[in-house]
Amino acid sequence: MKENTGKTKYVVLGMLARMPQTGYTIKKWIEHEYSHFWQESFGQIYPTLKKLVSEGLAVSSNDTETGNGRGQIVYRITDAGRKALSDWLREEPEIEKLRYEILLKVSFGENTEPEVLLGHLDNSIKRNENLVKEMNDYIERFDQLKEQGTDCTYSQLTALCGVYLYSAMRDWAAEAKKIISEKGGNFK
Amino acid sequence: MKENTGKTKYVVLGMLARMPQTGYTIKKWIEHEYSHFWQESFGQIYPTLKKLVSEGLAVSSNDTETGNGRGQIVYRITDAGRKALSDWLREEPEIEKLRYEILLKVSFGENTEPEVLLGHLDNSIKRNENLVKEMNDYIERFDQLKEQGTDCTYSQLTALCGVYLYSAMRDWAAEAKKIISEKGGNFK
DNA sequence: TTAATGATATATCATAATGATATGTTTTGA
DNA sequence: TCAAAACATATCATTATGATATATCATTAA
Repeated sequence: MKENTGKTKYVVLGMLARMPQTGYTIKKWIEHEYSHFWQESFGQIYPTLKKLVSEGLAVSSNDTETGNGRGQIVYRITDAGRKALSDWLREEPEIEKLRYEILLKVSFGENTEPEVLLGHLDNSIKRNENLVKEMNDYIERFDQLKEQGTDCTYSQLTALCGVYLYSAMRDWAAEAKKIISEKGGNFK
Repeated sequence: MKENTGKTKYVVLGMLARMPQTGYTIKKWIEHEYSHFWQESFGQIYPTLKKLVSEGLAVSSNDTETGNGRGQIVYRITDAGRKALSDWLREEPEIEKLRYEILLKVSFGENTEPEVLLGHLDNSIKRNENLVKEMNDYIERFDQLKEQGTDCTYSQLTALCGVYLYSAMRDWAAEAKKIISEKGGNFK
């Protein structure tokens, strides 16, 4: 009764739907454009590509065809692959399982000094503030592309989600600092 | 040059710092009180407990001592365990790696109909709205406990983070729906 | 009384995912 | 020209998940 894990397959299909490419470029794309909400490792991508070919969802064209002497393997999505991707997109997304180490540390707060938590929260505020800026830069760049006729609404929406989530995290950290500091009077 | 993964060890130590308990109750605690920002499986917890004992960070007291005939093994944190937990709490939390399937699906939006995404976003709004309510209930309950003299500021702070993050996700989904709907005119 | 059910409890395994490392080629730029 | 960076694939140990197996104890309804 195996469960519905193993999204790597669909992530890779989604990448191949954009354009035919190698495992290496898929990894780079995910690293540069998706890292804020998804990550994949080579150790998953390469076996997955082979599996996609064996399932008829992608085809591989090797060296001799590409004329590139670097041993690269270019993968291309098939119609069956597009169908599989489309079917998966219709499925209700699974509830995300988050692992926020900072929340773990806050919840274990009684085992350390308040100052330790305040330090972590300070760093969190700074980092999230920078991330909000980064996300806003992305949005602006997408606006420019839009003016030039390239539609990238969907990518822009993911950056917008980043603005919302990172702002929320920044604001929470600031609020948490306040609450811990005020509580501070009770310590000693 | 192995990296700093393997937080299970510290999560388990954090649980044992509260009170001596079995692997089973540790799992239940995490499931009920931490599931919004952390999760652990039996497959990790039981081997970790054994490892903690072998490292002198916990001790196990078995059946004969507890007088409970159920074969349960109660673990207790040692001073060295408290030290290890405290040292870990001081370390800067790692940058969290999130996997938001809904963002993946939005970013692959060109491979399906806008209605599919609107449906997913609708469900996300509802679910996050419910989660915000749930988190606010937690906060209220903690307030009541506080009035009764039990300090649970740190647990309450993690629930507050839930309010911030789930509200942000709900608001983003609503905004995304609007943007996709407006864009709708361009399709076909 | 007893049978079923659900909670307690530990253990293990296949699968998934990560992060590191090994190996080699091509491109770039000082 | 030669070193470093980028391109490219592959594999492995470790970490994590989710499922399943096994068994006991507590509750409750027939």
